Amino acid sequence: MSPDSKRGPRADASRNAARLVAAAREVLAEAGNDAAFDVIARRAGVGNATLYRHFPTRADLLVAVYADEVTALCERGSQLLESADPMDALFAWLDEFVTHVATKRPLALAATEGAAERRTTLFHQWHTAITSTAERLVRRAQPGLRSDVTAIDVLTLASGAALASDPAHACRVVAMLRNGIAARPSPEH
Amino acid sequence: MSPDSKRGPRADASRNAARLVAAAREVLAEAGNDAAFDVIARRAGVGNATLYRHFPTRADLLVAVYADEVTALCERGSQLLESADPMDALFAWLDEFVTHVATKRPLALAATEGAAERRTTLFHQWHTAITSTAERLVRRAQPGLRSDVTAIDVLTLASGAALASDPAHACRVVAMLRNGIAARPSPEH
DNA sequence: ACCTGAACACCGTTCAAGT
DNA sequence: ACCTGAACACCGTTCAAGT
Repeated sequence: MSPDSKRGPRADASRNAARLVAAAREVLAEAGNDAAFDVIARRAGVGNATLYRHFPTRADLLVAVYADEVTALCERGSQLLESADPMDALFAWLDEFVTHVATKRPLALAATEGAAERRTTLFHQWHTAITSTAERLVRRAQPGLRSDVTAIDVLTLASGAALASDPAHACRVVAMLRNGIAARPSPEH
Repeated sequence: MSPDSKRGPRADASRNAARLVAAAREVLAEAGNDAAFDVIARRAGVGNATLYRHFPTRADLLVAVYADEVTALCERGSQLLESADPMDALFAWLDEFVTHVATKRPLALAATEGAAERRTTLFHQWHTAITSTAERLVRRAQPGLRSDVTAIDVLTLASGAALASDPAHACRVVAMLRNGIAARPSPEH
């Protein structure tokens, strides 16, 4: 009977979710990426179990916190699809991707070590958003790439470099990939 | 006055260390790489604090457990230094290195994310053993490599690939590096 | 000197009770 | 339906007391 009987799966609870994300953003910035859940819940002014209800796993919360950054990264990828040189576009995006990963290490690690069970809807959305962006960029650059190179290969190398070193070094090392995956590598540099 | 007054910094304690390493090897194989310290200590038949005395950090214990494998890996590197093709030697070793890292993820992660404070003597020995092996292989292959490629670059990419994916995929992806770091990449394949 | 194991602190997770 | 916060279990770390 009430106006939001069937259509409103959320009442004031969505406010809690937003508050939790905002609090998480603050706490993560202050106390580092592995801050305690209790602290975040208290900061948001809700019970700790409410946090679990909205974000079953830590990765989910991180996805929510960094959602804006991720969509920005994907939009940047779309922009680069319009640029002149497909190869330049791919590697320009990879540079941004690397710095993105470097500051979200736990999220990137969850993507690799996390078993399939732990992968929730929210996490999956984040993962496919990035891989699909990479796939479009790789597909456009495909004529200039070795035929056996996939988007997954490129993402693996780039994120791996980001995980294994500091951002600056990761970018330097990603540049080396260019010859490695090119169909006809330029002889020098 | 006793025979081991000055020369014997260890009495029966070295036995405990050996027992701890053996127990850790067992428990890690059974319960995974992040098994609880208490369980390991109990298995070894010693108090938990004794474990901390011998191995202040988890990385130290892992280094001790995998010490044999690491020296084998480094000896394999030395053997490969005698082989005919320096480039083949380097990448043959990298393949073994990648599978090594893939099964010691926490150790590899400690090497990247661990702050400088946490790096103990034992940990440092392990780290330099591997990097020095890589450096010798890279130095011998240097004429075939781009002049700006360092051993650290190669290790970063290889261990990164190992961290970001399964061993098989990591090997596949390391093969792509070959053109990326070669001075004059072969035009095809 | 070296070891013991209890004690402490912390954190992720769950659950009965509220509204 | 949704939330609360106390309770539980677990684990890393420390420390006073033993030998």
